Amino acid sequence: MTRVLVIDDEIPILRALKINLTARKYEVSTAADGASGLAAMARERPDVLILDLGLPDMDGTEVIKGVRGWSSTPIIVLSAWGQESQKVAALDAGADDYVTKPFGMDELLARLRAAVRRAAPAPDEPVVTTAEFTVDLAAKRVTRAGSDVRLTPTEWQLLEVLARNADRLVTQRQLLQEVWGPGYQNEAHYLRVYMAGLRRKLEPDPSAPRYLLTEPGMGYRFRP
Amino acid sequence: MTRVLVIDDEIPILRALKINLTARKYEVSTAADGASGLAAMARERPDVLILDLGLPDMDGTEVIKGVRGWSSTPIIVLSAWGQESQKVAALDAGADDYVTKPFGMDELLARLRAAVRRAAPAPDEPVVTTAEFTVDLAAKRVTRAGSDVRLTPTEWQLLEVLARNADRLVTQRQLLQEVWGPGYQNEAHYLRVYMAGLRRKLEPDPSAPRYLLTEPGMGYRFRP
DNA sequence: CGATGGTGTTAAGAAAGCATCAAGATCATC
DNA sequence: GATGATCTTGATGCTTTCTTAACACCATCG
Repeated sequence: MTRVLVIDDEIPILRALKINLTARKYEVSTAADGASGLAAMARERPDVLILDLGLPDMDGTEVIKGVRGWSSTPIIVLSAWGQESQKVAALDAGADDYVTKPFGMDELLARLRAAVRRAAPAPDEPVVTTAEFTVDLAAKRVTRAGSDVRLTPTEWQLLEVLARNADRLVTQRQLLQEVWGPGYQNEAHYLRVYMAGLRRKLEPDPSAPRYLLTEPGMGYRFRP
Repeated sequence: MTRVLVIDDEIPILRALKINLTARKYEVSTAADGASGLAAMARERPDVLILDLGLPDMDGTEVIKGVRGWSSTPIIVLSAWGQESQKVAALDAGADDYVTKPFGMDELLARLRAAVRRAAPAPDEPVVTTAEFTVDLAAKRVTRAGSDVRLTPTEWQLLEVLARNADRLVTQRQLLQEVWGPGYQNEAHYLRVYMAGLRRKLEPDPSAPRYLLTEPGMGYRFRP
């Protein structure tokens, strides 16, 4: 049974989540502020954490950092509409995904399932597959329709970061940091140029991407 | 019973690993810095080494080189998020795999199993064949069209590394490291000279290589 | 309806990387 | 110590990749 910890200071939301998730056979525990949330996290070792960014006692990113110091438990962030910069900061701090309030229970459940699935033990052979192409991290090789796809070093690095974080939203800052290094965090147009290149080489219809998805204002997501 | 040595200066992580691994029937010993880690490595001859890159007394790659000088024990590296260059350096130095902190115990266990499994049977396929020539790793011989091909020692070493990693992209750093040793990692020029030599001796059309392929900016790949 | 901000696309010059040839230095061998 | 093979180093022309800029597009918003 999957255990979920919800940290949120709004009692109605807390109640609604508890009822809905319990009905779906999740085991739910709750906390109403950051401090007791961190304590519950350490005590109960849940399989997923759902975290509201607007807590009374501490900043959401602080909670995320507090958790990420010792655990890789998936974190799904809840944020009010318009808190764009907060969401980016949360993802940069190590959150896995976000849902904007008000949210539909279906969407939350979908993201929850994805997060749990992702947390499953990493595959031994680092090969990520889609219906269209496969990425072999070890051999540094991309195959599409039986033949190799030629990637430039930068294209490869970009794809590698996305593939290692498959299904997960990776912020532009993260990508720029990992591929170009520190000091390039504002060169977002590099991403556009190289994402275009990857899509041209990998997507069946580059103008309607199915695997290399844009999350406007946030970053990109690779969906195998 | 598989024996694991953990070198990490963070006591909580050390404790957590010891508890978790012992519960999974591993025999665990620990060290808190590089120097005593190397000593423990020599003394206890574990089956796997788990090494944190952020040690107080020495650089992680130094520890890896210290081990690789006399042992091929699998090494799994722990590194904080974002230390991409460190990870690359560690892999170049001879690490087998890496896990990014914070990590899930499941992931670490999977990588541990994979590392042990890889290390146990080392059934090297001693002959690699292409349509044009064959490479006998055991006999150190290359045959083309029925007769032996004469290779210089350096040419052979280069071909050997490529053949052992057939189909895999081998980085220039790795090739320089394995053939010329540490300290030559910037002499990419050597590679070009010797790759030219190999192609002249092995490729049907050296100016349009079919087996010894260049991946610009990254390295070379031997495709049997 | 035009302005704005984020995104996708394309192209061209600049920069980096590669292949090749050849000559000097070094090494092993006799 | 002379010889031949091998390794190192430099120079040249060529190819690939990176960077940058310009422009089209779309949604949002005043």
